[in-house]
Amino acid sequence: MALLELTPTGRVILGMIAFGRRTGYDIKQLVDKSTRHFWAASYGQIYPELRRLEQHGLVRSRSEPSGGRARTVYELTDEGERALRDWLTSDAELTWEMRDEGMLKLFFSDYVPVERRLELIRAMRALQERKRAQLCQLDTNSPEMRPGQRLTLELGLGLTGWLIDWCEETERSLATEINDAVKNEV
Amino acid sequence: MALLELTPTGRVILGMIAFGRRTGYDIKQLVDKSTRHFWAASYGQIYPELRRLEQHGLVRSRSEPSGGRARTVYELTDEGERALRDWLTSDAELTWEMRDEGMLKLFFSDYVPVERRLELIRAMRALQERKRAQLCQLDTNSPEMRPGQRLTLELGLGLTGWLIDWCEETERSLATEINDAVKNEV
DNA sequence: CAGGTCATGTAAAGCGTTACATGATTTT
DNA sequence: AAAATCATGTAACGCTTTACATGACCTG
Repeated sequence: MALLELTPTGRVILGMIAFGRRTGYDIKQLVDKSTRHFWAASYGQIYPELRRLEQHGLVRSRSEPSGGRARTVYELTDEGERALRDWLTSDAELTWEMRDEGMLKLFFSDYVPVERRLELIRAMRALQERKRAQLCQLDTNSPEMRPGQRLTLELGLGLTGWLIDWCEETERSLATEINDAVKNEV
Repeated sequence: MALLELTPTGRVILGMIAFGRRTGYDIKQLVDKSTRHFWAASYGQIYPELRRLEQHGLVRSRSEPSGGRARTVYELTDEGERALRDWLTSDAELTWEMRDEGMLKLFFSDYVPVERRLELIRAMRALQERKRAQLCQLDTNSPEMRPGQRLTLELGLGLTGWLIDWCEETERSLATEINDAVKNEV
């Protein structure tokens, strides 16, 4: 019984339909609302991947139009449940990727005047503040939030919080630095 | 004067050759040593992109074999310098992406027994500890490290440190939770 | 009846890694 | 003499986004 290696988008899809039957549209909404800050997915991936998962027998579809509007609802098969559980409990190396343009600019920031570095860090902070605001809209105390989900939200909030603090601190020390440099010139 | 929008890999290449002439090989080594934790690049991207940047006049190449070994060294042109500076000082929205498989598993972890959640968080911590160990090998006090570069290293170390602390705390509270549950069963 | 949401999908383009191939030079 | 490092490259494959297209239903 050769197990199908789940693709990145396959993982989030299986997880999202594990707790209830979903349409492709539902999945996209759920991802955008809950996992987007650490695991995104687009329609261009979701719809083809759903068909692929069905071909491999991990999900089952049923056509359930609402009125004259086409609607295909997906749910896990036994094999899909097994694949999900296998992935969740496997101890394979976890992937972890980050791409942070702010940090890259910071890395090269000696190439431009110091004032620009300060502006950059302010922009980095602004970005994280927007992210935090998005996360804050999800109510941690909502009863329908599962404990695992709640933990990722708390982790996300803590992380952006830490980043914002770091930016603030660095902004302060850069501001002093720039100030002192001006004084020395006088 | 239509400005060439820098591709992701183009950005890191221009930055890396801004402080000195480099071969494609050099660039890859530098990236792996310094920016990899927030901005990676592979040979499969670097070599084609170098040629593309040259076609657009942002870099200039010179063949400088060392012995019988082919070697092509790249440097910035005036236009490349301008493009780099424009990017570094532009106030366009910063891209920020993260893909964290540990968090995704955590999100769905209510689908498997609680003990698995604890194991998962231990694995997440182990990953961050490996990352931290890599970062620690770069000496923050090294004199040839530029201030901008030093800031990204400090940020990276702080971030992994915070994540490790969060994991430790969560491991403790999960362990207690599991313990209490066992007692209640008795 | 206009604008928003529900719902499905595709095509093209871009981004990126992996795996492989080649060979010289340097270090052990 | 072997192993590591320097150096260049490509082909295949996979992932992802963006932009577009379509149309029904619902709400004010």
